[in-house]
Amino acid sequence: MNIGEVAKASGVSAKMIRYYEQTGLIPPANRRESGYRNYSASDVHMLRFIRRGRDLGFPVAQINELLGLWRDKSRQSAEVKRIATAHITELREKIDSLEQIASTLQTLIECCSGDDRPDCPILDDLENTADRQQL
Amino acid sequence: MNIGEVAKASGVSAKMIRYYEQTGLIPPANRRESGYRNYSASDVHMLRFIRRGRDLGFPVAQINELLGLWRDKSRQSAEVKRIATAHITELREKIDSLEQIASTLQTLIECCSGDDRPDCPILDDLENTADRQQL
DNA sequence: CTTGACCTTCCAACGATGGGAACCTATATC
DNA sequence: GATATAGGTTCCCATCGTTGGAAGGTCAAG
Repeated sequence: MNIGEVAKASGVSAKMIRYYEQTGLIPPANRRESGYRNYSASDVHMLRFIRRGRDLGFPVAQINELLGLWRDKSRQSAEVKRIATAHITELREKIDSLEQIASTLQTLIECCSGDDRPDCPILDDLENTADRQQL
Repeated sequence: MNIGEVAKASGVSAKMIRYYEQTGLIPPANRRESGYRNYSASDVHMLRFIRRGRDLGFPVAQINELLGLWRDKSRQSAEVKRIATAHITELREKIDSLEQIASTLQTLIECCSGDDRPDCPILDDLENTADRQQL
């Protein structure tokens, strides 16, 4: 299979496949005489694995670890669980932070008349609330 | 005031102040004969405004708009509200997406025994759930 | 043989930030 | 005045994952 076909089949763009190869996330593809990369069904499988990992928000470094565990048939599931748990902790932290921001912003928006007058609590906040961490 | 002082006073690093100047978010600073940038209290005020905007997750492009409205004493608050509302919509979308990811991951983690055996529902998911959008 | 679709490599950009090198200036102390 | 040090200046590089394009080679069909 050519790179375009695996791209379609895996949901990973050809650009990204080359990039993953370059950065060592995936091994160098076999080449035809023409120089074209040549892929097999198992490559598609691996790329789908990567794709799913990205969809779940894992950074590439973690996906690299997960790929290693995936290949290692004698792995311990505890190791996988550890990586996933660390990731979900980061997710929850990011969610909390965004929620706090959204909530502050929501309050400001509700206080803003949103008409043709210049008075605006949102601008007032930006102007005056720089230091106090009161998000 | 030197750049280090305004950095401390505004909470924006000297690096970022120079960057904001370079990208046109803030006007070029006055210079002393030595070439040092020279700032006033109103510059600190503006940088605090920017800082607060960043803390609220506004991208620099939006902060640019907000700065314009801030300076425009005849602005309409509706315009500010529009920008803030658009931003909060994006925030909520991102939060939703992260929450869906976290929830999927949580389920997988709960199904994983996390012991020394190799069987792992997390890896199974990565292996098999690439296409169906069932996050 | 030409056309168009595909492939190759290389380079740049995004957005916001940090790090560092090489060099210049200000200030305080000896 | 000399020197140490703390701060400023510019310029380049790295992050992280992804996309875009340019210049050129390959393949298949007409």
